Amino acid sequence: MAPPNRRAQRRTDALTRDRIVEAAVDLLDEAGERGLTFRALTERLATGPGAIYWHVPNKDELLAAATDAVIAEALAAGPHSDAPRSDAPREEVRALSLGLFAAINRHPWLAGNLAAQLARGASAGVAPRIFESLGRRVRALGVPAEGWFVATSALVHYVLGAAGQNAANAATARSLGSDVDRSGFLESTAAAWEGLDPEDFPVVRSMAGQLRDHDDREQFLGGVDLVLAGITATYAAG
Amino acid sequence: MAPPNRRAQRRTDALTRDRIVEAAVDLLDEAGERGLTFRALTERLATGPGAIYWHVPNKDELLAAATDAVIAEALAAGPHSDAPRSDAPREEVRALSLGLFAAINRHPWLAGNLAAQLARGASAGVAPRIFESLGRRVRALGVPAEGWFVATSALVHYVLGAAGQNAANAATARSLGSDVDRSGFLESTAAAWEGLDPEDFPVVRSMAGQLRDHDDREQFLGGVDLVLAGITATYAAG
DNA sequence: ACCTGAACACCGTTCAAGT
DNA sequence: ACCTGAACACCGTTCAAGT
Repeated sequence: MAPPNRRAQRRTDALTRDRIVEAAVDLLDEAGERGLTFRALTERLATGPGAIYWHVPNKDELLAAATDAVIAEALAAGPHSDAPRSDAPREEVRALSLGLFAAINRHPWLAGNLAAQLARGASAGVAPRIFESLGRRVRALGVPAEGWFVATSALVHYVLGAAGQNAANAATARSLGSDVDRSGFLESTAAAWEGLDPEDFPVVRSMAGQLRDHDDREQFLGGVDLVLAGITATYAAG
Repeated sequence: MAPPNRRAQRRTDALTRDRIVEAAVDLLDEAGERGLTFRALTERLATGPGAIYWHVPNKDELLAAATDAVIAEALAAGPHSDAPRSDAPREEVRALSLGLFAAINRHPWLAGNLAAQLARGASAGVAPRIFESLGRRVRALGVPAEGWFVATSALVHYVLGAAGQNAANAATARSLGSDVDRSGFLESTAAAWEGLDPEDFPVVRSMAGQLRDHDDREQFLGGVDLVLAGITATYAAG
């Protein structure tokens, strides 16, 4: 019996760059970075490789466009970026950070590529929007202008580092097979930490319990709060 | 005229897993993740693919081994991990962080893979060593045991996020061609930030000057200090 | 036990040809 | 202007065969 191949019927709507990017995001979500191939894309879009190359210059650009689309969406879902309420910048930083965290967890393939994409599009792409959203709250926190760049960068780097690590953990747990889910992955890692040599790893061993029991979002927000506390202690009176 | 191919002469020493990993690191350093292929590896080691597969199960494992080797080296170069001087945990955190930062900058291919490798080898690999080295200093800072995991994680995530972004920036600058070096990359990014719409990006525009003038290491350490200040403010008296 | 190298099933990308 | 699909130069991995 031949595979169903439900998408192979003739395409009715025209091929556009947006439709290609959308299909790329779907493939990435379903099967990770390995899942995005021009063959899979042509099959899903019922077309040939040449048609895709008409709209998109190459695979790197396609990956960049997919990253851009998904991050832009996450930022748009955050608090209204043009009118921060000056009484709650801390809450807004938490909300924005959590939005990025959630987006990276929804699209784990972002983890390995976000840094590269931010570097590539540092001028025109998504980086200025992230820096602007968080930078405004840093300003509202009372940080003087000389500190904006350091404080905002620290926030961005923490958020991307933590979210990236989280997504990588999730991807690893998933790749270990369907018998090992997220909590099973945490459990087995915690058990391994507890089994380390007490001479060499006293601190890691005593962190194992917290690793096992922690909630990802809570842990992530705890780190955001730590960075915020550092910003306040360093730059502002209270 | 045939290409020189200076490495193609007969191999004198035996093939070992270590030599393969070493060659893999060299290829990654020279040409990035795209530079690591089994063909390049067989040519450089004067052997066939089957020989490599005898020592290494597949490319993913080879990449993991290369990451492990390079991070282990960076950690070993840090302050002696078994006897932290309790009077200077702050300085030791800075030194350890800077060691990781430098390693990732020396080997930019780490940027895209470190999160995945940490997740993979969370039990046996390099993650426990990073958490142990930084965790001991967090303990020495006076943080109570309940805070060790959150504080250490925040530090690790900031360090990996910042170093990863920095390496990605460097890789992008390099890939833009030999006419654009690191400072040229910063300059053109700063200029682009200054050219953004003043209505939409007031804060980013005013950060452009600091972006142009900043020193990477200083900026990185400034972030480390911010996180440390947050840890102190949250968990310790002073 | 360790290595060889041809072969397989892929992959991104190009391009002459069609409409 | 937009699309087709065969073809090209790769890639990771396998495996019968050698030593």
